[in-house]
Amino acid sequence: MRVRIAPSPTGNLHIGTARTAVFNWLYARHGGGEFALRIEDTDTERSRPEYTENILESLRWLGLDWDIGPVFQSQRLDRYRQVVQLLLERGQAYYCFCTEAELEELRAAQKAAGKAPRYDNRHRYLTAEQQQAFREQGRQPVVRFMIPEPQTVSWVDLIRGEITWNTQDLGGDMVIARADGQPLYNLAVVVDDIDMGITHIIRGEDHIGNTPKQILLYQALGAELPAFAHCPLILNPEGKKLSKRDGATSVTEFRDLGYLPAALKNYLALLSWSPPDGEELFTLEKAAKLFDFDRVNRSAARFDWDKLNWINSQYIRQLTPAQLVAHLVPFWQAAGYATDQVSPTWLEQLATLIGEGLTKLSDAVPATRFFWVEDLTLSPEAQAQLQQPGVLSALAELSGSLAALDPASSSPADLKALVDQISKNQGLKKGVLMKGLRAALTGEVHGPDLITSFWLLWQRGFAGPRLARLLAST
RNA sequence: GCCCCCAUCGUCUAGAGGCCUAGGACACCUCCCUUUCACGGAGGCGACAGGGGUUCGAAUCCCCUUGGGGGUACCA
Repeated sequence: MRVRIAPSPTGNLHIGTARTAVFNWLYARHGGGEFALRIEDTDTERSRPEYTENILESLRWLGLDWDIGPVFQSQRLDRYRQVVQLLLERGQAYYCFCTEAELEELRAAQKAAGKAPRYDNRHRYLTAEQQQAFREQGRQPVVRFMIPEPQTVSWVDLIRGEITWNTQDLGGDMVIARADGQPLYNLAVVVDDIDMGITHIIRGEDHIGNTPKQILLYQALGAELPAFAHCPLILNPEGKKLSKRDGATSVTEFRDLGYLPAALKNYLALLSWSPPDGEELFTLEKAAKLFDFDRVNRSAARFDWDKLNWINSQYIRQLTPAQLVAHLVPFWQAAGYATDQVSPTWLEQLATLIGEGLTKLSDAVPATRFFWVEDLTLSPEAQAQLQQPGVLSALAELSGSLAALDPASSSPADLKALVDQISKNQGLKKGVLMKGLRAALTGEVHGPDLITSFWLLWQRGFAGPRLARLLAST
């Protein structure tokens, strides 16, 4: 068994293509088959090397390792020409000399008559003389593949069951090669899938309409048909096609937003597929054992950020402190935080402190700003908290006591004891003192565990000065 | 317009004629835990698109309607 994904480098790796890749990967690993990667770069106008780079990078980041390829269609042009020639010789394809303008005119007339636009096969049986006449006019012909009509083409889709197509609805004989010999999608795909020995074609539902055309090509070339599995599409939360406006469409955008590859794969696998045991959190390795098309839905799934976020947060919580730090450092550095000025231990403690509250890695940037940036701006709520009776005098005592302690030989427990002591000394309710302390130290009224935050700030040398500055300004 | 595909809570889904008073997850609401926000725990709200059949019996099978999606290229 051999499967493949065949993205075209006309953009960054799309999340929908990534999901198709996930299904292909799962099916290959499930059945002990091979997973091939092919870059469909026959459209020289729109293909870009940087997109190819992005596709490979995204697949590697996701950990969707391929066994064969990448195969580039741009390097197989001779092979396609050879096949086109063969079809021409066998009389299964022919030259069409129609101009763009003529075809447009044809379509306009059909549309005006309320008919489906289609090529009318007008050059299918041109005589040698007629062809010569067109050539003398300077016309360069494209090659069209003859679509037999009327005829019915059907296949048993692994996901949808039997699908039948009438060849009259295929739009007429299709162009398989441009005048300059450049092959077109349907031809190149079939030639490659045959040459690469692809046994199962797992792709998006948007290719259903291409399938009958491709089946006809397989038959014309005398090749054995592969199995087809057309996966439902991923729609945006409104049920429309996923677009740039939806926040993120490419895998690298999700990476930059702070999603873990394992979490993203897990979520993607869960769209239109569910494991028999109903478990929602799983590795792709485990899913591969369970994966099959009988559990793939036929209907499109909407992309749900809430669910992705939840899955991502679950994965973040499974990380060890050291792993979490490794994932967080790039985000902190990008924000300009000096991660090289603190100890690895301090970083791990910080990561542990905020880890539970993260849904995305990038959340760690705003969540830890006050640990990195010395200047503090008090929120209105924080200012109000500091106005509570007794808070400032308690903080004054705290500031004094803190100066007498040595950070190097203290623990968070010492700070906790200190806060308790001052609460008693000042006759101030602990809750009020804690809230005031949080306001003074972080500038906010909400945040991670206060004693640990206090301790980490103190270790960094931020706590004492912050309290002192606050007291001096009031 | 024409062709194809699809249709269970707001969302992702379980369900392959009786196990369904339709199960789970996310989101939302309430309570508990708690110095705050989260996390965690316990509850709650919430769906078989509509209409015809078939059958003793239908969310499950068939047909129609409606709705949604995809395609209709010298893009892939």
